[in-house]
Amino acid sequence: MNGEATQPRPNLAAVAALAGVSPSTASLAFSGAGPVSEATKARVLKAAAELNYAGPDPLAQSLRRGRSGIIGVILEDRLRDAFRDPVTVQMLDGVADELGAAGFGLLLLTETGPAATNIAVAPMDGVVLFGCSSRLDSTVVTMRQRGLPIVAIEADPMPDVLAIDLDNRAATARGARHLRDLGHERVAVVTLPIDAQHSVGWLTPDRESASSAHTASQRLRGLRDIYPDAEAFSAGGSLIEEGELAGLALLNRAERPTAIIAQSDLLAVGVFRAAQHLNISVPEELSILGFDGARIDGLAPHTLTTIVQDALAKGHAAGRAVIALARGEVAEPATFTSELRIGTTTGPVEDPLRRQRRET
Amino acid sequence: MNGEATQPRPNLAAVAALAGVSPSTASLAFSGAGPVSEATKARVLKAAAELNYAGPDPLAQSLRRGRSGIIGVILEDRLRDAFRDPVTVQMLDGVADELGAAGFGLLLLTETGPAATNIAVAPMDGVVLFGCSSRLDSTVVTMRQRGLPIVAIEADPMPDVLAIDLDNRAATARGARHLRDLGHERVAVVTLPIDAQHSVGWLTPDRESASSAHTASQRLRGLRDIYPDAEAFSAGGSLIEEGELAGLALLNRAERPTAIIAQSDLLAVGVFRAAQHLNISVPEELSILGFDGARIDGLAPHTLTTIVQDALAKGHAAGRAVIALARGEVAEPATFTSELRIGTTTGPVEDPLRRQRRET
DNA sequence: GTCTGATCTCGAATCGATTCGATCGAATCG
DNA sequence: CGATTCGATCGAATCGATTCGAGATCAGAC
Repeated sequence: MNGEATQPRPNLAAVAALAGVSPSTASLAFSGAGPVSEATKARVLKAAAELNYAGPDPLAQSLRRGRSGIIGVILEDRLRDAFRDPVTVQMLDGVADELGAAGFGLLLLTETGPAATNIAVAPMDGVVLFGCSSRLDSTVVTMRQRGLPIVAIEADPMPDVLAIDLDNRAATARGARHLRDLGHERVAVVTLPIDAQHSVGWLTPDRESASSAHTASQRLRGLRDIYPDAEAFSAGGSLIEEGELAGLALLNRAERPTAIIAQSDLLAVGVFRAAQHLNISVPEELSILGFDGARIDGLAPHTLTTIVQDALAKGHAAGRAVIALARGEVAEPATFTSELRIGTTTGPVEDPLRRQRRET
Repeated sequence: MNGEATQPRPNLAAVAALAGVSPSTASLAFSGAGPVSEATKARVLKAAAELNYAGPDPLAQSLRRGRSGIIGVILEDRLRDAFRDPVTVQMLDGVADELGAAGFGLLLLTETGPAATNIAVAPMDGVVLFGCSSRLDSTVVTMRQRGLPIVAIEADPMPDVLAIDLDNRAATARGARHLRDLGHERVAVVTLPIDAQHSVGWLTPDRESASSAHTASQRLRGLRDIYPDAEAFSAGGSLIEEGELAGLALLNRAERPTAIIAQSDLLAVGVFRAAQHLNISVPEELSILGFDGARIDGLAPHTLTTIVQDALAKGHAAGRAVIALARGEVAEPATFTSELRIGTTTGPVEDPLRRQRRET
C-alpha cells in the first residue's frame, strides 16, 4: 500500500458541470435546502455517482457554516491514565452519548505531552475540560480568544467557563462524620494528585494550600471540616498501585490511623491491599472509606463504604451544556450531589480490650 | 452563562488592515513561510494582539491545505464497552501517542449508535479501524470514496486497507497444544462476540461459519487446528460478567470440560469466577487459558496462563501507518506475534483415581 | 394577449486563509 | 552610471462549498 497521487477528487462544480446545472443548484440538490425539481435532483445524483463523488467536502462546509461539528474533550492526563480511571471513563461516556446523538464528533486532546500544541489549532465548536487544574489557565485563555464555549467538569470557577460541579466538600464531610460517629479519632487521608507534578508524599500545609487540583482540594477541605488535623498523604494518581503505596506509608508505623479516607475508590482498593499485606484486618483494625462508587473488584468479600457520585450524569450534563453553547443557545451550570453508601469496610473503632486480647 | 452573539471575530484581513499590510504579508508573518522583515512582522503581531486575534482559523487553513490534521478512530462498540477492554485501551493509547507526537488530533467515532452519521461527514485525513467486523464494509466504502487512507487493526483483508494484524490463529493453536500436552481432551472455548448482534450462546457450525468477527474467527480456527470438535460458547462481549455467564453454561453440567480456552483475559477471569461459584478447583479440576496478557486483577492467588500480545505496539504501528499514509508517504502492513505465558491456571488433567478420592 | 404568482434555476458574493508570480525599491557590481 | 540581483511586499487566484437575491419559465386567471 502506498500513498501515490491519484486523480484529483471530484468537487461539486465537476458534478454540476456533468449534470448540466450550476453549482448552486447542485448544492441545493445535496442539501435539500431549497426547491429543486425531482428531475434535476436525480440528474445531479446520477452525475455524482458517475464521478464517484462522495458528497460535499466537510472542510469547505465547515468553513462556510462557521462550524466544524467537533467538540474537543481535554484530559489533563495521558490517555492511558485517563482510561484507567472508571470515573473519567464514565464521564467520557456520558459526553460521548450526548455528542453522538446531536451529531457532533468527539476530539480527544490531552493538555500535556506532545499533543498539547493541537489544542490551539484544532477545529472545534467548543471544549469540555475534564478534571482540570488551574494549570489549564493558558488553555482557557486560548479557547476564549478563539471564541469557543468552554465547559469544565469540577474546576475552580473561572469567568466564561460553565461549571459542572460536584459537592466534593460536603460529601467528604458527610463521610468523615460517618467515621467520627463510629468513634474514629486517628484518621488519615490519601489524596488525589494535589499539584501539577503529581508529587507523591506527605502533605505539608504549604503544599496543601498551594494545591492546584480542584477536586483533591475540595475533598480535603471537606475532611478538614470534621478532622482539622488529619494526616494526609498525596498519591501520584488515581490508581490501585498508588493507593497501595500510600497505604503502606500510612499503615506501616507504630502509631497508625484507625481509619483512612481515600479520595477515590481505586485508591481505597490500594489501601485495602496495603492493609492485607500488613495483616491489618478490615474493618476491625482499619476502616476504609472511598469516593466515587465505582464498584471496583478486588475487595471481595468486602463491599467498600464509599461516596457515590453519578459520573455518567455529570458527563451527560457537560455534553448537553457544550452542545447548547456551541449552538448559541444558553446553558446552565450544574452541581451534582453524591451520597454515602455504607459497605463493610468501615466499622466502629475496636474496643481496646478486644484488641489486646487479639494481640496476645 | 449564555451564547449571545458577540462582535464578529477578527480575521487575518482585519489584522492586515490594521497593520497596514496586505493579507498575504500578514499570512507570511504568521506562518513564517516567506521572507518578511522583522519590522513588519512585529507590526502584524502587534495588530493581532490589539484585535485579540487568536491566529489563523483552523478551518480555513485546513480547506486551503486540503488537510485537517485529524485522524478518526472508529470503534465498533459503544465507548463504554471499548474503554472497559484493556486491550482496546492500550491500542488507543499507542495510536494516541503517535498522533500526538505528529501533531494530529484524535477523533473518536463509533460505528453504531446515533453517532454513526458522523463517520461520513467528519473532517479527517485518515482513519484507523479498531477490531472491526466486515459489518464495517459500508464504512470502508465511504472512506475510500472520500480518498481517505484506512488502517485496520485485526480485520479481514480488504483492498486499499492497510492491515495491522496479530497471529491469532497460530498463537491460539500454540495455547491449545499446551493444553493437549497436559493431557486435556475435553476442551471448550468461550469466544469473543462472533457476529454483529453479539448474540450469546452455543456456537453451531452454521453460526461459526457465518461469523463476521475477524479476531474471534481466527482464534477459533487456531483452536480447531488442535481440537476440531471443541464445544464453543459465544460471549456477548469481552467482559468479566459475560465470561462468567459463559463459564456457568459450560461448567454447570454433568459432563464438563477439563479445560476452557477463553478468547480474552477478561473472559478468562469470568470463567474463573464461574468455577469458584461451582466449587470447581483451578487448575486441578479445570484449566483456564486466556488471551491478551492484560494482567487483570481478580484471580489471586493465581496468575493466568495466557497468550500475551503487545497491544500498545499494535497501536503504535497503526498510528505510524495512518500518519504516513495521510502524509502521502508509504506504509507497510504488519503482523505482530504473541507468546504463551504459562501461569498457574493450567495444569495436567487430574488423575481419575485422585479425583475419585476427592469426590468421596 | 397580458398579467400575476409560483416554481425552479442561476450568478455572484462569501467563509478565512494560503501561495504563486509579479512588482518595486534598494543594494551590489562592473 | 547603468545593469543585475535580491529581499520585501502585494494582487489575485484558489481551496470547495453555501446562500441570497435576481432572473427565467410556465401555468392559470382575467
